[in-house]
Amino acid sequence: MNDKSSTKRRPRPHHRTALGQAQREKTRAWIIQSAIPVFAQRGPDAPVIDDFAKAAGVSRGTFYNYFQTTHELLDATVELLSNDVIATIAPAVADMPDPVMRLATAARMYYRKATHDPLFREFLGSVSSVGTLAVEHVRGDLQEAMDAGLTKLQDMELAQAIAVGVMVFALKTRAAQDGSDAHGAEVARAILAGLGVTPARIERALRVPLPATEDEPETGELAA
Amino acid sequence: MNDKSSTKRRPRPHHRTALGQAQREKTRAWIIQSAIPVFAQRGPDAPVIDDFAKAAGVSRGTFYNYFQTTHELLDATVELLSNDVIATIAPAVADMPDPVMRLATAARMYYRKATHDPLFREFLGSVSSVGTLAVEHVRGDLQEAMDAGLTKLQDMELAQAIAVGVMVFALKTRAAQDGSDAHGAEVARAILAGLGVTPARIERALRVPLPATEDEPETGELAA
Amino acid sequence: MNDKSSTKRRPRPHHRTALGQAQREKTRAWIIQSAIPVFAQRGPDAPVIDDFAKAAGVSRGTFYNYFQTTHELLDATVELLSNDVIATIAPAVADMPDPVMRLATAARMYYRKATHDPLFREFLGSVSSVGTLAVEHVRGDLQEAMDAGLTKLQDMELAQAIAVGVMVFALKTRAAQDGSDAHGAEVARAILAGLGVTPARIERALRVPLPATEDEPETGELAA
Amino acid sequence: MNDKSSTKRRPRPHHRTALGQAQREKTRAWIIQSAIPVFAQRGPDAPVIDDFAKAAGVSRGTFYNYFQTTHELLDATVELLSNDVIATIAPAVADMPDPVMRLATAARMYYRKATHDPLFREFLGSVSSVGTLAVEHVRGDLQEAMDAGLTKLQDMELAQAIAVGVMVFALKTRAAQDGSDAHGAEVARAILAGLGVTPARIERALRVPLPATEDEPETGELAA
DNA sequence: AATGAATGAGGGTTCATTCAT
DNA sequence: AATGAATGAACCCTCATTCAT
Repeated sequence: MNDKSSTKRRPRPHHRTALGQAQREKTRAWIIQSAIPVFAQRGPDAPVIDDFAKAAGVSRGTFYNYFQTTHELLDATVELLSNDVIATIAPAVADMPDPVMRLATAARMYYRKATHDPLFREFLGSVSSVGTLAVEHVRGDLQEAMDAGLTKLQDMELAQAIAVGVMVFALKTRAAQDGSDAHGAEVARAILAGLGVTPARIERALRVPLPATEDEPETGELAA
Repeated sequence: MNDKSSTKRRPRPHHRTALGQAQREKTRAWIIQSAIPVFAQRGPDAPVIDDFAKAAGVSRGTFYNYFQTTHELLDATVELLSNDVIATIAPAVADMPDPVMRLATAARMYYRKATHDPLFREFLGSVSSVGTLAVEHVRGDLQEAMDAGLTKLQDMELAQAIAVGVMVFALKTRAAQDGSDAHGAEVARAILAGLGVTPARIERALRVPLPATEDEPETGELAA
Repeated sequence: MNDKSSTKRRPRPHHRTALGQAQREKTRAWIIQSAIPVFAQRGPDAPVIDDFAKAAGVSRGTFYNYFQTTHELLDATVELLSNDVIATIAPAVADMPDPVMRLATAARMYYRKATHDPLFREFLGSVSSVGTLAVEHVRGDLQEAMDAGLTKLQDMELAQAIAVGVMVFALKTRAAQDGSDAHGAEVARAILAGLGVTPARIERALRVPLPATEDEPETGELAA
Repeated sequence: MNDKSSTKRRPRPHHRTALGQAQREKTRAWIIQSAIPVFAQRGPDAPVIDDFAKAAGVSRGTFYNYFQTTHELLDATVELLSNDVIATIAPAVADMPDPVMRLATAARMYYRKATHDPLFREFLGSVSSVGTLAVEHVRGDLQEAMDAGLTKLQDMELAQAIAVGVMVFALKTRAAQDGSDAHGAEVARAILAGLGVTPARIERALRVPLPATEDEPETGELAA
């Protein structure tokens, strides 16, 4: 069918076997997983239901048993990826006392994940809403930083716009193709500077070492 | 807001009449003009050829005489709007000696136009590529500022990402609905801070008064 | 909206438009004509759009240029046939002074047409609504007969139910397969008797000779 | 047929519980009963298997254990209702010596049932075949009346057409909405007159009092 | 028996594209 | 040039039917 092997570490899993005894949840999850590369490569609007059905190896009728429209599937996919990335980042920064440090580290980790995981990066490239969703999760840190007077900016909405805007467009630059941690730090620096954090505090926050990359791909369930 | 020609919005009476030569150019321009509100309201992908033909009051066949696809029309429309906005801004900043000042003023004017002209704002909301195109025109200023050591940031691509990213997403905030000049200044401040311009220089650049708004909207005949 | 005075500014329908509309009418009429045997043979609900498109030798897209649903086409077809049959009957009875005579003759002519024209009979068999529509046109005669005390029955709705009900179901009997004028007279007799017209008056009304049948079938354009 | 059990209308709690044998028969009967309102409200063609399965509270697979198509179910439902109505009428007229009297009373009772039982009336409205089936059961009476010279009409098929046709269309009139016995008598009169029964005999036949209505609706548990 | 997930053929609908006038 | 009727491929969606549990 379509074996581009960009995503597959092994030949198409004969999921029908697994589905033999699996129930609704598994099929649903499988359709979503299979949709990620489709959205990544073709964008949020271009693919049609048949594309997703083929990608998941199910019939069109089955697709309709789970999603009414491709947009519904997109939402589910964005949610999955958001949860995925948040699950990676949130614990790593949870213990940091300084909200600026949390923001800086979260931004760098997000950048690293977005640049290292080809699927995730492509997906972000076409469906920027993931960023919007993810930024909601740093709202608390932004608020705390503002309240503590660590930012010059006091407008929460604008603060979020800066975070999302810089990150989304930075991920489209050529430098993000091979995404070094150094470039990720530059992006984080730009965001914090845009918020009006003092240079000294920014540099301190960027000195925190990133946790080691896990070896397994972050969108890992795909391989399962 | 719009003085003459409320008739121009009516597709029928119009443009196909007594023209001698340059008929072709006029029809083409008319189709583009008529397309702006369509793109603004329905986004870049949803409208179909018939929508544009109806909006312009021409037949589908005529549409094909000028554009092969809706995407081609979109490009032409973006180009028109970009030229329009640039034509407004460029002369106003041309004489400023300080590149940071030029950038600050350009950003504020862009923001003002984007928030004051409903059509333009809506259009931007659905077709963000206008921003990408417009930022090309400040590349010179960015380069000059970098070369002069006025920015901490030295990465041109990232600099453009900051400018576009912050502006695009800032225009989506609620505060941009009624777009005060004060908020526009905040957006400009965030961009410059993100580039690593010193606060003192930023404030000096923002002190420049904006040229008075022209009474007629720049996208002219199109205002609803 | 329309001021004739503006002379040439009027986009007077492109000469192609006028011709196009003539063409439109022809295609529409052709689709309806082609639909009659389809409805006749397969009933009002079974045929799908493709059946009608094929029958008319046009594409599905063309079908949609004229009708949104098969039901819309059914309505148009019923209307055409109703007008057709009414156009045959109405003038033939117009001059009769006695409403009972008009009713009797109309019923016999309707029966004759329904049984002689194979297409029309089949159509009636599957789409009984033609009868309902046709009976509207004898409402005046029914009313007049009632007012003159020529019927025992005084309930207009019930009177129409009798006329339609007896005719529709009588046309389904085996005797209607070869539809003699004698049987048609029996049907008319049953209707009038059901209305409570006296036997003597019924017999007198049935003595009127029917106009000669035209040799060509009335739904004839089909053959063209 | 109907005991207490208002619970039967709820699909879930129901019928699949403590049954020993005859389970099959009960499930089948239940599916038919549940189908009546579905046919009544949506007509004979529109509902799909899932509608009937849902109405009966069983799975689609179970439906297939009893009926292959919705049409099969329709037939079974029509048969049930026919038997039901016949079971009510037949005994009430069995002892009458005069066939005309039997016909008149049967027609009036049928009319009464059709107008009093909302479900039955709705069902008749969409599925007129019930009438056709029911009229088979008066064929004997019609024959007897003809043989005895009590009707002018001698054509059995036409006689049945009159009976069915008048009844079916009369039940669609506005007067049938609230169906008085008086209107029922008028319908019966029209039918008999249509058959050519003499007025005197008709009036005598209509003088027979109808048996008192049972308080509970004859289609029992189904009444909405 | 009963269940309901999966299937895929069938039919509905849209719309880019062509073309005769 | 401009027109718009006609086309048909592509897509959407439903639902009868099968089948493993």
